[in-house]
Amino acid sequence: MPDNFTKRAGWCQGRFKGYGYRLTLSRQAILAVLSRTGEHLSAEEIYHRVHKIHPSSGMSTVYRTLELLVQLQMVHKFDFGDGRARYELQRSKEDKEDHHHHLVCLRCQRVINYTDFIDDEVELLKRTEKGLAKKYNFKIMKHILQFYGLCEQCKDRE
Amino acid sequence: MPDNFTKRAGWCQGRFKGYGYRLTLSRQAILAVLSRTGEHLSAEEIYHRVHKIHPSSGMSTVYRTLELLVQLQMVHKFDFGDGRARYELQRSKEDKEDHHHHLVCLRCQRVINYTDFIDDEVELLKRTEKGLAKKYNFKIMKHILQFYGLCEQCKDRE
DNA sequence: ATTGTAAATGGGACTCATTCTCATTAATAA
DNA sequence: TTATTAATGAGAATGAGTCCCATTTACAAT
Repeated sequence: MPDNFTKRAGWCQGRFKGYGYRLTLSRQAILAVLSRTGEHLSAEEIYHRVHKIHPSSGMSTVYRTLELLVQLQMVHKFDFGDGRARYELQRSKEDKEDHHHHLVCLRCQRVINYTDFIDDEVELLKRTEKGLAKKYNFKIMKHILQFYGLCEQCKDRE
Repeated sequence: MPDNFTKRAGWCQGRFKGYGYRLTLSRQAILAVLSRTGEHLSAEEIYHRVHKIHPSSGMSTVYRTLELLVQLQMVHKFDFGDGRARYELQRSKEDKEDHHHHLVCLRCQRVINYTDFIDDEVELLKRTEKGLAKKYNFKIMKHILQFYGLCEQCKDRE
């Protein structure tokens, strides 16, 4: 029985080919790295991990592939304010468990995924989106909700 | 009778000096530019406008002053995903009118400030902050809530 | 008003994430 | 197996933001 991340990687690969893109070794490696982590990796971190699997992959390919995956909505790109983008694989849409928002430590950059209050949040956000879409004649495609502060370890220091 | 932006600039200057910082010509120019606009200017745009008032001001000073103002919580720094920071003067805390969130067009980068639904949003966010702070022992200092999509003009094009 | 002095400046060099270019390679269909 | 064209890798280029340091300036004390 395949484990979760293998399944996930397989799903990604299928989806990727379904769009007519070639499934190269570099792309497989990038998908593998993203599938097997729960962290919010930067392009550079992804590059390093990919490099271990497939040493000939270059940075450009990592950036290009990530951009493509973001376009295909298979990956989310975040900015947590530290000057580099972070990437996270989109788990399946149906998986309610997976929908989360972020809590970011301004000092140590740690990011916590939280799912508490998500239902209330999502409900309000949907309502707001609907209202805004109507009032401003805007087609709303995504939202960002993040909380920033000091984590347990950092808030007592200094 | 001074107009609104003159009052605002005066208030800023007073506040600035109150913190013990020197009120240089460059800083006055930067505050003037920020006071008299409702836009979300980038550092470069601010630099250009400052240059008209006080041509000898340099980019470094603009960046340094903006950073200082952000620290003093007199200016908010935003990232709307176009690779450059945007700055907005904090209007007085008491002015409820002023509290707004953003609606960002992914194509033309236009940013709309909206105040609709703000009360509901703020209430939910406060509740969520309290819950998160307790559960994760986090000291929450700020949040970001932004909606992204296509504006009236852009959504029908292409 | 004049002066002393520490804060602030300007401008250019620098950093570093990301994008671009282009000759080469490799995935896929035929 | 081969043709074709997407994709690649290496390194150059870009561009926002930061740093450095000799010079200037705000402002308190005189």
